[in-house]
Amino acid sequence: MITLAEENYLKAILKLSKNSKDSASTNAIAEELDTKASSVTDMIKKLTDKQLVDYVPYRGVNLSRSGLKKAVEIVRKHRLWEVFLVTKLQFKWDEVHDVAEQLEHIKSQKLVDALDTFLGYPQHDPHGEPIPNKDGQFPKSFSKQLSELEKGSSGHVVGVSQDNQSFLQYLNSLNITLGTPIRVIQKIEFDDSLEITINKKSAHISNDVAKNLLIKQI
Amino acid sequence: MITLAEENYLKAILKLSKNSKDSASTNAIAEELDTKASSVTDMIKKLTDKQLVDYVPYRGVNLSRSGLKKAVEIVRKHRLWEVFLVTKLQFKWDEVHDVAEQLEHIKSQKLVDALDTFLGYPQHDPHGEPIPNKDGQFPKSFSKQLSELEKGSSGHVVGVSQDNQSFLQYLNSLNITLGTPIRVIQKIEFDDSLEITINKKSAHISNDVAKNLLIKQI
DNA sequence: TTTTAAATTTAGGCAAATCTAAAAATTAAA
DNA sequence: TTTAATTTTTAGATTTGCCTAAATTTAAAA
Repeated sequence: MITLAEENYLKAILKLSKNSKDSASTNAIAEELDTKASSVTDMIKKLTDKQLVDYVPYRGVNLSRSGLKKAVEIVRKHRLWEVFLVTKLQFKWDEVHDVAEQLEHIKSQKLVDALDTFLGYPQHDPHGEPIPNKDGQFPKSFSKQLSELEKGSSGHVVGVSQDNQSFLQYLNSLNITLGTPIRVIQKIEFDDSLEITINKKSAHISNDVAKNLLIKQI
Repeated sequence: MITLAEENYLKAILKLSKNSKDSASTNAIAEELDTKASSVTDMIKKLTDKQLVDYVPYRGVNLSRSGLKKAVEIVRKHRLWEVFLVTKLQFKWDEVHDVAEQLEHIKSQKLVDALDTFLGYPQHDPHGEPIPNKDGQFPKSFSKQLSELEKGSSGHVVGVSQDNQSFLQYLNSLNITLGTPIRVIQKIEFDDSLEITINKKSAHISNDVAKNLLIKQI
């Protein structure tokens, strides 16, 4: 049986390997999970014993086939619960993270399937993030990071790639939500920040923010 | 913060004190939680330190005011989730227990309140058990244990006071479900078993079963 | 009322998941 | 290419929740 702590490690490793392609480093995992590097080393050994990750000391870890499957299942559950909270229980998109973080660990295949059906097989969560299906396949996405758009191009927001409360509340304060039209006015080379228009009104955002905004171009 | 294990102990103590009125014994708790008496003693000390129970060594435990409040909250969550599973996700009444056992530990007041609203403030779970409201009040019940009915009297099933799968499946095999009309034909003194009719068809059931069937008399 | 049986607690240990501090390996800098 | 800085791992502890075995207390029986 896989423990709650193990599930959280798998999820963190998945997230990190999506960002950077190569192995997740001990420090990066520790950072992600707000714990100490030594704790990470301990846990990685346990995950290695269970064949959920491949590990070379000092070189980082990668999810194994079965580890990836587990991690994707957790992401699936997390995002389905988020849809439930927003569409059925009227939560706001910046209120769902902590609760979904708990719900994602409920173990019952029947529950996940029934929830998926109940929600009408959604393909994206309330932040626009793709929801893998029963077989672990992610729906194809046509979005780009806002930071990748060229000067002058425009589109609208279809998602965010981070769901922490402070980021979402910052977006709220900028009047950015799913569907908001955005145009890139100027790219500042110095710090990679952007001059953009949000619903025709101009604003300046950092590269950090632009990286986490998913845009579908027009 | 109260841990998962602590929550399970509080729930067990509440259940035991409903059955027997006086303090829950160490052995009874161990039995209920399928653990050892020595483990129970350990945990009781922790609960005592947190002032969730009152404990006199060798004399058993009682829930404190705050312990009772916590325990009732857990019962509330358990039963609300059961309603959700049956009415929204099409689970059968004998399939909900294990999942609800996990869901009851999700911590979010907002979630419980929103779920309650979403479900329409149900007063009973799929087994007919009362659901305490936000303030911890249980709805008034007019049911009796089938074992308490007199010879010749009749009514219909409004609940069961145990939700383990084998009991519920036995009821299914007897064609007993919520609403089923029942009449007491004969009470056997020897073992307190009963001759009854279920939907006009006669059957014989043990006292153990009769105690856990809640009947509203006609 | 003494003896026996049953229930409960204590003592000592173990596994999971974490930590701090120190050692070892790797990477970057001089 | 040595040295310094950083990253990672090891060693040794701690806490939680559980265990077995032994001691103690309470209840039941003779």
